[in-house]
Order: sequence, then structure tokens, then C-alpha cells
Amino acid sequence: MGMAQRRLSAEDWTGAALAAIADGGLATVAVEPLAARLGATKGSFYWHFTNRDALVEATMQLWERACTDAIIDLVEAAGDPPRKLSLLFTTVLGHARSSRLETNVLAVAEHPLVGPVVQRVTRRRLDYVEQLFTEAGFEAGEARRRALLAYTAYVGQAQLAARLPDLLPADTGGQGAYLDSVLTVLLSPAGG
Amino acid sequence: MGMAQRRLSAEDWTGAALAAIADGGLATVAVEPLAARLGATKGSFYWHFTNRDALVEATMQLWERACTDAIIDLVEAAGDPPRKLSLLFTTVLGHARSSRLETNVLAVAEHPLVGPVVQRVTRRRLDYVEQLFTEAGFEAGEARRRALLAYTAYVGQAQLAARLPDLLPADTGGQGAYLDSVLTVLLSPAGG
DNA sequence: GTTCTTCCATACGGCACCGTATGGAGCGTG
DNA sequence: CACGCTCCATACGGTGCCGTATGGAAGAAC
Repeated sequence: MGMAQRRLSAEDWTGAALAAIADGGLATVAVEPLAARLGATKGSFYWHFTNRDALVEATMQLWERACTDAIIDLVEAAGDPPRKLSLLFTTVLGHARSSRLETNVLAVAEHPLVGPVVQRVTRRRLDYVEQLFTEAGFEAGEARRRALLAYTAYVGQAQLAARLPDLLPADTGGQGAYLDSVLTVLLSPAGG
Repeated sequence: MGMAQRRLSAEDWTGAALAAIADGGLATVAVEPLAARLGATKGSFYWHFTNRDALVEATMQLWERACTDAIIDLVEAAGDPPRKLSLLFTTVLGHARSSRLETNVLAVAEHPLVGPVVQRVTRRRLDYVEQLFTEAGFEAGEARRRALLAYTAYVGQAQLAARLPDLLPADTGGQGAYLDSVLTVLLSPAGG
């Protein structure tokens, strides 16, 4: 933690806003508190942005870039589809902070500046997971359904991890067993 | 929509607060807007409640009573465990409004007056679903894991239904196929 | 119909945040 | 060292909500 820096950039503000969303949700993205946190005042903010909405918009663009592209690229480096799904789940549920961010972003998807971004991102992720299930050998309709189940399970998991962590497996062993079980179930052969 | 009633009860306020949570989240539970909606003023509110927190507390108690007991009782009337799970999912995901309420309540589980209630309710629901999987023949650990998967899938499904309904199966046929697929997968035999 | 209790409207002060206006510090450029 | 451009602190007015104070209307008791 160094001294407060002398001058701020727009990225400093969007970064702080993203952290605030992870901490307390979009409602805590308020100009004055953020300024205090950055060791500055509103004067700085209103030079970089026309108003709060502009900050929210820029922050959502940052989120879209940082929190979807990166993961897909990482996962694609793995081998077969089952391994990809496993890596996807472990990566995505590993860090508590990302769960909080995901959850708090989705929670305000009704906001006109947030909804379109969340919609794009979610659609893209769903398509990607569907592709993984297709590669794993499921026919189109079933692959879509499995992807939906996997993604809703992810969303719910992130939600519980962020809000009620006590209810999830606490020890590493339990988490591993749970992950194995989830993957086994999600990849179970399609019933006729 | 009848005329504004002459006098209000505490239940009128908690009911309106619950509706406001479903509509716009806990943040929209504000005394003056609620009063306007009820055709009254703050004067009424502060006679029935000491402050906003008291309303939030009473509203959460209402939610706990109304939105968990009822469903479990309903589901228990069904036959075998698979049918119970099926009924549970269809009932619980059927009405868009309940998804919004569920989602918006869980979203503010960090609030000190909300967290304990949500924790109690969620624990109880998880235990109940675990019991269903146990009745369906799964051993204890696996039943717990399936219950967790089923419940996280429910939470994620409610979230998407409330925020991004476009991404879920639109037609009734697609919904039915999806529900069948989910139940088949969740009840697939445990892998060795 | 008076009296008492219940319930509520109005008026007020306070707080947190938004956005604007304005002057001035810091730094590059000649 | 002057000059100009970039960046920011301060001060101000406006809004929406909280909670209090107070007087008064609506209904019950008799």
C-alpha cells in the first residue's frame, strides 16, 4: 500500500468501481465514497467522467473484457472436453472474490447499462459450454440442456459461495468429491 | 384496484415491502415510496414500526413463513421421490414472480437482518432435498452432493429466469424437455 | 355527543449522494 | 520564467430518503 498517487486515470476509477461492485454491489459505486477510497475528491472524477452512469458503463466494459475472454482462453488450453469442464469449474469457483463479483453483477442485470452486457456475456458462455458438451458427444438439444444445467449450477454455486459459504463443503476433500460428483452427473450418458 | 383503504395494518406494510423486494430488491423498501404506493404517508408507517429495520425484520419473517413451509407441505403430498423432485422443480420455477423474490432476497443475504433468515431457510431446504435423494436410494454423501447440485441449479435457474429470461427455453415444449433432462441427469445412477 | 384511544398527515431537521462552478496546483513547452 | 494545458480540491445547490414532533381526524366507549 503506497502513498496516495498524485494523479488518477480513468482506469483507476473503473478498477475501484469494479472492486466496489465485488465488495458491496453496484449500489456502493458512489462517486464520493470512491473518491475517498482513492484519496481524491469528486473534482477528479468529474474530469474523467461526465457522470456516474459513464463510470458504470466503462466498468461493465472492463468486466466484460476481463472476466470472460480470459477464462475461455485458459480453458481452451486443456485437453479433452471433460478436462475442460473440470478446469472450468475449478477455475471459476476457486476464488471467492470472483464469485462475489459475478453474483453482484448478475444481481443488477436489470440496470439498463448492465443488462445488455450481462446478456452478451452469459449467452457467449452458454454457447461455449454447449460446445464443450457437443464435443463430448451429446446431440445438439441435449448438449444445450446440459449446458444450461451446468451454467445454472455454476450461477447458484457462485451465489451460495458468496452469500452462504457455510453451506458448501468446507474441507478440500469434500470440495474435490463434490466436483467429481458434479462432473460425473453432468456427463452421465443421455437416457433414452 | 379499489380505493385506498382508510386505515392500514402492519401486515399491509410487510406485504407491500415483500412486493417491493420482488420488484426492485431490498433497496426499494423505502418508507416514503412505500407509503405513496399504499396511498398513505410516513405518519402511518412510524406508528406501526419504530424504523425501517423493524419493517425489514418483519418482512423477512413473513418471507420465511410464506415461502418455505408452504412448498414443502405441497411437495410432500406427492408420491415417490422422483415425482416429488419433479413437482418441486415445476412448482418452484413455474411462477416468474417467486423467482424474482427468491433471487432478490438471496442477493441481500449479507444484510444482518436478512442473512440469518436466508441461512436458516436454505439449510432447511437443502436438508429436505437431501432427504429426497436419500429416499431415492443414494448413500448419504452422494445424496448430499446431489442435493447441493440440485439446489444450486435451482438458484441459478431462478436467477436466470429473473434476470435473463431470454436465455431459458421459451416454449412449453422446451421447458418440459429441459425439466425431464435435468431430472434424468440428477437421478442418474451413482458412478463407481 | 363527549371523551378517550387509535391511527395518520404535515412540517421540520438531518444525512448522503449527485452534479456544477470556479479557482488553482502541477507539469510540459517555448 | 512565463505560458498553457491537464488535472484536481473546494464550495455550492439540488434531491431523496430517514426519523421526530405535533396536531388533528376517525372510530370506540359510555
